[in-house]
Amino acid sequence: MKTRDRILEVSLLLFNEEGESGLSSVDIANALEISPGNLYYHFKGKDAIIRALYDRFDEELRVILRGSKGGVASIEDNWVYIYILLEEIYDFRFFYRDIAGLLARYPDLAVRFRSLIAAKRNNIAQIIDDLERPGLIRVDKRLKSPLADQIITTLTFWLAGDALTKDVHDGPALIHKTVFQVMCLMVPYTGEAAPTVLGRMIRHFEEAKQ
Amino acid sequence: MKTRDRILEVSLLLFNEEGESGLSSVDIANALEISPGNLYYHFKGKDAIIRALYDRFDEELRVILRGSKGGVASIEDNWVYIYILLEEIYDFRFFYRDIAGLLARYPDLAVRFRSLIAAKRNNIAQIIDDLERPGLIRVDKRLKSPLADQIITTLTFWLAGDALTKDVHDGPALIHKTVFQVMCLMVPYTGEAAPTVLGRMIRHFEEAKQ
DNA sequence: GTCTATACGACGATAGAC
DNA sequence: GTCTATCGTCGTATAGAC
Repeated sequence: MKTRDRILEVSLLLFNEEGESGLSSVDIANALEISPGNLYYHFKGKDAIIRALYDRFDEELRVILRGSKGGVASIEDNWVYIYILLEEIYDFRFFYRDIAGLLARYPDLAVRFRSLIAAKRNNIAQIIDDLERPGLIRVDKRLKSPLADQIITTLTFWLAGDALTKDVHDGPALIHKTVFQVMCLMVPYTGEAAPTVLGRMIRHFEEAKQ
Repeated sequence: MKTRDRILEVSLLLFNEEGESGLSSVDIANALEISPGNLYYHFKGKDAIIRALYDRFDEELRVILRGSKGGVASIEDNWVYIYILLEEIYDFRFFYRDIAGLLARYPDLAVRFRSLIAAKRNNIAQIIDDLERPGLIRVDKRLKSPLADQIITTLTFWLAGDALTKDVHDGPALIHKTVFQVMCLMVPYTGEAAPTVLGRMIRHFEEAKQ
């Protein structure tokens, strides 16, 4: 069982580093210093590796989503939660760098990925409600759905967007920036507290940069 | 010069319909009912076709961006402008379905694409200022940059996001939805007028659906 | 300008020896 | 489990005839 795990580990590293589409099964075998034949003994091609990696990601993310139930009772809790979410995604970031291409190549993953995003969206909608009940935010009923969509868009395309504007990637620092970005979407709905909340956010993220 | 134009036309159609990555130069030749050799006589491979298509897109979009200078003096103007922008993008939508993958395959396009997005962002930032001067919106100074980023994200990934959540695509109806989505980002900053503006927006987009 | 034919390389996949 | 060797497929690219 040792080689099997090494394959997964190194593949994840490689995919995150150089992207999935540019790598062939032979490349992966080379990086592991094993033969292509051996690789095929453990996984029937690159597909199987990717599916195995997705299994792990899907499982871990759903644990996080379940964990949020009732656990977000303040704006600060919301920060922390978004952090946890983004860190998990970052660990499997190759899935998000080129989602469209990936799902086109692996249609069976598309079904599962969609279901996962739907779960994420429910989650966000739930949190919006949870924050509104004690009056921490106040959102026009008609804007709730667009707001949830907007947050999902950000949570889905932060990595792709970063890759698009810059040549060198920010690395983990991008996580801070994205949490800030998501929180900025909520700020206008905190009413009179907005300037205060924003000030606190900015201070926090300035510190995080160092 | 006839065949050359037909190649571009049919390629654009095909790319928009079925995506770029799945199509080979032979596929394109087949669709045109010409031989691969003939295709290569006009364009040195799929790359050259894509570059030629990008030339057209880049040029047309920059014309639109230039046209907005000083032309956005009300929230309604802003609608219209976003419409024009999205319609242009829709005509070349294959560029946006899988941007990351595409730019990885054609690094020279990446440079130009980034420059185009930067121009778009300047444009949006300008419009935010233009709307703020007569008091149509009021945005906390610290939120301006995140707001512009957010709008750019939406304008960049609306197509990818749609492809992600659904199996069948909305087609042009998605344009309406996305304009609405962008306008929702501005609404919280219209102050007391927000409920009115939102009401007007919703009415408008309900009509557009039919 | 357009065709047919073909060479070349990359990648996925498997068979069989150790 | 791991290796070497090999085959088939597919996409790119060019040569040469019409």
